[in-house]
Amino acid sequence: MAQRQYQLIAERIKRELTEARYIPGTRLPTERDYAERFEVSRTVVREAFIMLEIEGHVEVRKGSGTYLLDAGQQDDPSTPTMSVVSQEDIGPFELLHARQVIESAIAASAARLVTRHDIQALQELLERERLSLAAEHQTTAKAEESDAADRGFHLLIARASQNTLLHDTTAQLWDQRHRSPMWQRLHERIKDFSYRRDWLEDHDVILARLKKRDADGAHQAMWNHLEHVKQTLFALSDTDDPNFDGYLFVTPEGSATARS
Amino acid sequence: MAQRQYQLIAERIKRELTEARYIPGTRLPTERDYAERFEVSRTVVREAFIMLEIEGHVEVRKGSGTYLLDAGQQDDPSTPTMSVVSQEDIGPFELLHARQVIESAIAASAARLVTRHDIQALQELLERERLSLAAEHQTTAKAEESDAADRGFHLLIARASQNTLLHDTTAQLWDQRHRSPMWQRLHERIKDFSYRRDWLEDHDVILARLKKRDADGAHQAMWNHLEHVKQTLFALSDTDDPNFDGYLFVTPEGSATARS
DNA sequence: TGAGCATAATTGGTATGCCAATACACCAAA
DNA sequence: TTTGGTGTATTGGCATACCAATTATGCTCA
Repeated sequence: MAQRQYQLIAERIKRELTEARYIPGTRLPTERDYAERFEVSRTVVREAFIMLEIEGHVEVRKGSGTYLLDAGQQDDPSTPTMSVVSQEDIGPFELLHARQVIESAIAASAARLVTRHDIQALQELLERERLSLAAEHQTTAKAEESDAADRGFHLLIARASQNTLLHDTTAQLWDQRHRSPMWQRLHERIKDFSYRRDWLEDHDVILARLKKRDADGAHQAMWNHLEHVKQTLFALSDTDDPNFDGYLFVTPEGSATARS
Repeated sequence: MAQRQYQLIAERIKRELTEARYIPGTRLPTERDYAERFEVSRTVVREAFIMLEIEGHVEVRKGSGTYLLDAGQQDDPSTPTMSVVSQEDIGPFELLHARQVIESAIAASAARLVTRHDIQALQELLERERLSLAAEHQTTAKAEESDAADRGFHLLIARASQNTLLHDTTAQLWDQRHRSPMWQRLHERIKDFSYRRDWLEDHDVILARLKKRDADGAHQAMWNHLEHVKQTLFALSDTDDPNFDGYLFVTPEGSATARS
């Protein structure tokens, strides 16, 4: 089946946006301009912009114009602009470092703003996690449950910052893992739950800092926790793997640890 | 911003497809049927079906009809969802606070890893920005150029952290502004370029800290810069506006300033 | 009675005109 | 000089008409 006309026009517009290197935020030529240039009706151009709008490339404002949100460099239509998604494979160590920078800052912010309700939710989650790890028989379902609890913990920390965007950013960074084939290969090798028990201790330390409203301490504890995760993954990695991302696997001088 | 009419119609169609339990492969009612039922024009229905087509729900065949591919139940992450275009309005102050938390942490990380090339790119950008602000006649195009330079500056800082995800997160937070009608109303009131000259001084301070590889200083400088932006917007805000987001317009005790 | 063909009806695709929201320029008053 | 009001132009939104592809129907002939 021939491609829809609006799809052809949308592709041409996208290509032009990339080539002309429009700066996000600028107003694009009008629908009438494109209709004249491409020698089609405004209807076709409108339908093309519906597509670009849904894909997250543009924002359309009645009476004002059409504004570029990004330059259409991402070609994956599945990518909402808000999502932390890169086409390239982000190595697990690079991802962990980003989380170190961002989530430790969020933990500091959370330490200042945490509520009693937040503390209670965190305590309950850690208790469930503790009981789960104490169970004798470890199964795949248990591993997934543990992973979900881990995610829940980090999101509760972010929620304690009382900021929707910090929460969303944390969620996206967390979910970014599932897009990394390398991370998934590493993750499958974590079968020894002793690692998870160590991380639970890290979670306890983070919670203690939040209870004390100790911003620097929470920052430090979250950084250390993710450093432990990094070290675990490094220990499990095949550093001879050509796809090994080796991203900052040596913590740079001046890290949070050195800041204390 | 009110939701687009085609989005409302698309939602209604999707809901109907789910409730009526259409079997994939069957032909749906015609565009004219929906137009009559929803009392809108065929144009709106067509635009709604463009959306459903892009989302992968239907297939449209000229002269034949519209056929269901699935019943809109899928949560396939590869499929963009309504959330892309009906994002709740994040207040500009909440957004700025999130940026304070994240971008100051990124600035600290950048101070440790910044390269000579990063420094040079930042210096060149600030020089162009300085020349632009020195120009006599300030126009809308100049404002857009200044805004693009501002964005570029923040992205170069993030790039200096040598981490793709930190860079992407910064870009997304920046671009998030364009989704906030409230932010845009505030931003339009910034016609006095004296604010922008103040902010250029803040940028100079940040760059100085990066040059010294002063992580704490860079953190502090970025925090202060965004605090200045927050204060400017607050001064320009109509606090009697019922949509005023008032998010943390009083910086909480224990902010970065207090951390020094 | 069935196949083939012509025509009409139905359906989606596109073009055009008008409406409504926004932007901008200009002018008058303070 | 600044600010507010007004009128005009510009822009997207929507409705309607017409075009093109497909399907359905009726008629004719073998």
